Amino acid sequence: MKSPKRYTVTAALPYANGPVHIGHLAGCYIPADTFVRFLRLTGKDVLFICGSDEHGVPITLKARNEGISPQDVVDKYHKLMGDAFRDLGISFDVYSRTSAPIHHETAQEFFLNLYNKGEFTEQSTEQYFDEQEQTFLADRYIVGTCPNCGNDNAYGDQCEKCGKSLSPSDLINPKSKLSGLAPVKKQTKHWFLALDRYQQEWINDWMLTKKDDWKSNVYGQCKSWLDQGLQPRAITRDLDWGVKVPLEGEEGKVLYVWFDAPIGYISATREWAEREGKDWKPWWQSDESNLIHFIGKDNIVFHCIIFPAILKAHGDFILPENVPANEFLNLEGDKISTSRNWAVWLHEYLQDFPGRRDELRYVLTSIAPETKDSDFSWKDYQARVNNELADILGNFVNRVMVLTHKYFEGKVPASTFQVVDEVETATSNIFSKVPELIEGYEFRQALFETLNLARSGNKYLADAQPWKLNLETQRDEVAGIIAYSIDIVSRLSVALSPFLPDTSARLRRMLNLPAQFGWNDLMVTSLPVGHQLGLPEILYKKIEDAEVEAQVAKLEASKAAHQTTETSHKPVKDAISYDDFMKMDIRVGTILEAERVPKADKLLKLLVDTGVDKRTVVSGIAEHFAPENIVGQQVSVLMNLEPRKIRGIESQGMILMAEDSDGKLKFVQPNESVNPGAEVR
RNA sequence: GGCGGGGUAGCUCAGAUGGUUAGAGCGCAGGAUUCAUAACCCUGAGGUCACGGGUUCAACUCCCGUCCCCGCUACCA
Repeated sequence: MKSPKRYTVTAALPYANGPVHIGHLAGCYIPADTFVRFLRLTGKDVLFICGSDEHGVPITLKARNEGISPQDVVDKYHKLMGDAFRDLGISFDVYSRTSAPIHHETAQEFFLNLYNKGEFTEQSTEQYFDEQEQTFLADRYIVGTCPNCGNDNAYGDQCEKCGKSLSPSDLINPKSKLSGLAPVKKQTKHWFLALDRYQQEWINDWMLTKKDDWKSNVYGQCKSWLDQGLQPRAITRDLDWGVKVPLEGEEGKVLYVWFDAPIGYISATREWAEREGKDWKPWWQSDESNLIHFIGKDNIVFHCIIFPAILKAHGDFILPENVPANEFLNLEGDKISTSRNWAVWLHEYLQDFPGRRDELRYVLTSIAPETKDSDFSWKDYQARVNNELADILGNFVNRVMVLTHKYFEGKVPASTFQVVDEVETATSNIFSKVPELIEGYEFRQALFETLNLARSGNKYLADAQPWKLNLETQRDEVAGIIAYSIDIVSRLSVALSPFLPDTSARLRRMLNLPAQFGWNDLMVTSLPVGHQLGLPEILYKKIEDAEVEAQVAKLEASKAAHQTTETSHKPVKDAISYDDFMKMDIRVGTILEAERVPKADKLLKLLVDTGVDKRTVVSGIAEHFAPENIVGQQVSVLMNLEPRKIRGIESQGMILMAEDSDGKLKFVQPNESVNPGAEVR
């Protein structure tokens, strides 16, 4: 591995519409922080960059819902997130935000640079337009019925209920979120980045050079995109919240978030440089710098393909050396979800467990989803803290401190030089393996190797049994054991510092060492004879059953609360006239035939006897009903819905379904058999 | 459905280019010990390596098929 002159390390910009949770931490921020702390410890030049991602439609929507400005929303979460990161001790050199003026400036410069080079193509496309508000509607501003689950409040880009990604034209009965009226399609102009051209020119070749370097999940995902062929992507939107397109006569257009956000890394660097009186350019424009993006797996293509394409199109910038993306962390067996409030929020953890930052770091590093999704449970948290951190590490340190005070008044005793195989092996393993593991982003294993030193220390004490020796006649021997044990503690203070900074600091305090050691002191450090140690302190309190039970109860409560608010919350739709109602022609029909639509998971093709005719209806119910079980059932059919082709089959109507709170679909059918064609009113 | 990642002891995970009785930590059982946060140390019991085929002298490791989990993507009137 080549050794670059400096490292530019970024952690994914968290989106400013909710607080930070443990999934974010395990996926991105703790690994990045550990990486950076290690590099600093080994004397490397590092810049650690992050900030809030504050543009995009979800934020404008949230603002509208809460009756405040988008700026108010991002101010709130920018502070909440920034404070929480700081309180956990994530050691960003700069935590900026994309609403900062310097970011608007940087992003606009980027746009103009590419624009002037002719990198963009202009295209007109059709998009939904709200005629009353005289504005184009971003995907998030369009709501309608989710074709997947029937949720009436699905957004144009995604249904929050079933999690399905959508495009606005997928929605049934789309409505503008602004006026409540049905939007119309209208032409609008946007600028596109020629990803298809770049792919041929250099992305394919460049990606090949990363094949062995990048994690398999990352490379695989990119490869899959490239194999399908990249398409030009619009980099602008019709919206008034964001970075304005810096061209005359193009009011009402902003840079699309995925163009604007990653440039935020660069803006943040500039902000840092201005503050510190330094030059930002070497960090981004020197071949001697390594650019590393820490992200979660949902962000892979943006950081591995699209952002590099932007950087390359500009021409002055280096491309990422690596993009170590983690998989996802689950919570108590369920997916973490901000909207469902199924999460352990960082700011709440810090409140509920004051002074226990390293405990969270330890657990989240130990279970980090480095190769596959993993699960956080409070029971596991308790077990790891108590059985590993407290029993192995904390107890070892305590033993050494207590013994030293008991036998030598807390002073480092004079002793002959000692070497014990197990301890030296553990130490040299740390010295040789941990750098490699960390450079390879294997933090779990690196932490394990580090903790092995404490394990070896416990074994050493058990074997040496200084407490069995006679302090008068065997004083030198006891002194040797104690002095050596103190060495182990001081080595731990160095080796643990990238992972558990608080623990490292407390060890230094107990050892009475004001200065921070460097990585190389790991092998040679020995405290001078007569050096006075500080007082023993308990490193980690055991986590009590009651504490984790309270956390679990909190989660259960939030789950229950969410379920009731969800069922009671569904807003009643606006009043309609009787005439409007009577426009719908609903009749009872009998299912005559049912078969799966090939190559579609959710679709059934039904032939329904509606009394007046036998018609084909395609319905997205395949996950709820087996075709053979529904033939003969009576169902309600919306007869006069305009026909639509789905998967090449014309669907003539819609089967009405009732959706239970658990998402299961049931037919709306008469409680006794009626003649096909019976009208429903 | 397509693509990507993954399915290894109760739990969390290791297992380059196929090769002796498949490993670690935690948990569990038994023992030893008391300096220590009922801690530490030793020993042990636990796995048909998702399932079914195939290639090979030999497969957890390669090939084909099936099932399950996660992500991206398509479908949803």
